[in-house]
Amino acid sequence: MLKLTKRTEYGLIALTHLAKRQGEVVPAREIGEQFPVPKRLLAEVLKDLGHAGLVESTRGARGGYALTRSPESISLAEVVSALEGAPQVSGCSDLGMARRDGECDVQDVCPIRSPLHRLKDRIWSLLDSTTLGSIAGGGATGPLTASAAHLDPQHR
Amino acid sequence: MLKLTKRTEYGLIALTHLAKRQGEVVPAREIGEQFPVPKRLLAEVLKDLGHAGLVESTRGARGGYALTRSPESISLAEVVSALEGAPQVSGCSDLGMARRDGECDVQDVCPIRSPLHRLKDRIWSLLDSTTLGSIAGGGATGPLTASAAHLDPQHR
DNA sequence: GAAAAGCGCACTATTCTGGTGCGGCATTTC
DNA sequence: GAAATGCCGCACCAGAATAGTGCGCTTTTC
Repeated sequence: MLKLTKRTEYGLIALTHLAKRQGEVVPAREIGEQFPVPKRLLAEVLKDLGHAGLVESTRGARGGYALTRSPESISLAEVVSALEGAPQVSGCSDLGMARRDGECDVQDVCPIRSPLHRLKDRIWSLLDSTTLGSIAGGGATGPLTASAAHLDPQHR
Repeated sequence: MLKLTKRTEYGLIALTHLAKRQGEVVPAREIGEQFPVPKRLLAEVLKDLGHAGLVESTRGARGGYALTRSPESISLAEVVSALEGAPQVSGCSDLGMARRDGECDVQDVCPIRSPLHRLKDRIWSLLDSTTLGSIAGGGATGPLTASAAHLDPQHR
């Protein structure tokens, strides 16, 4: 339901923390102490971020993690992609991608594939234009300052 | 992971179908026949849409469903909201809302709440500006530009 | 070599989603 | 008024995804 996973949340928390300490190598433990995040899970997330090349890990007693790039050059899209895999707004996969049989139940006559695909791109580019720097800095989430949502989101 | 549920997909399929038959009362069975959608689930979805006031249900032998408004005045945000509940980009609930204890693990010092909240608004407003009309028409996902092409021409 | 820190694999639990069954009610047609 | 058609509501099941944990191994510093 259009929601980021905990993994991504934790990842962002970690990344913002790292962003504030650019150049330094900070151990996962420190992050785990500052924020009430399951340390074990945090390690898992950090590992994935390392695997995606967003952070660099140093082993050993003085080891820890550090950003590989500047916060401004790291997009939310990259983080999400690293932690959750590529986003899919609908069950239908991307048009250009190979598709296993039956992946999209309404494949042949699906009247909403194309529009949803386009929507996905929109959301994706939104994530893509949101940098870690803007999140860590507490500034605007992106280029344009968002207009508030009209509807008041309330639970069912 | 930023993905719409099947419920929403089915709902959109149904709504686009209804959009093509404005004014008419079309039974759920017909939709279920046209698209390989579990009829039972479709009924469930239609019920929710009716409950949300997006469609009007007529009971009886000649019963069925019909849109209550023009496709252009129905936003994707409404549909998603009706079918999945309000979107939450992060686990942290909205700033203004009452919060149950422990709902957000990193509540007090969470460095990403505000930015993510802003991001949620952005995505939400994107959904809000996407009308059923634009989806049903096969045109752009955005507010306007309702070009004619019905179904997506290229497949697999 | 002990302590600190990351790495890797596997495993459990909880929640969400997709999907179904059945009985009941309302309305129209014949 | 009975039958057919169609919606309504509740409960239920199964599979997948998410959240979280255990444990042992390797690497580096001191």
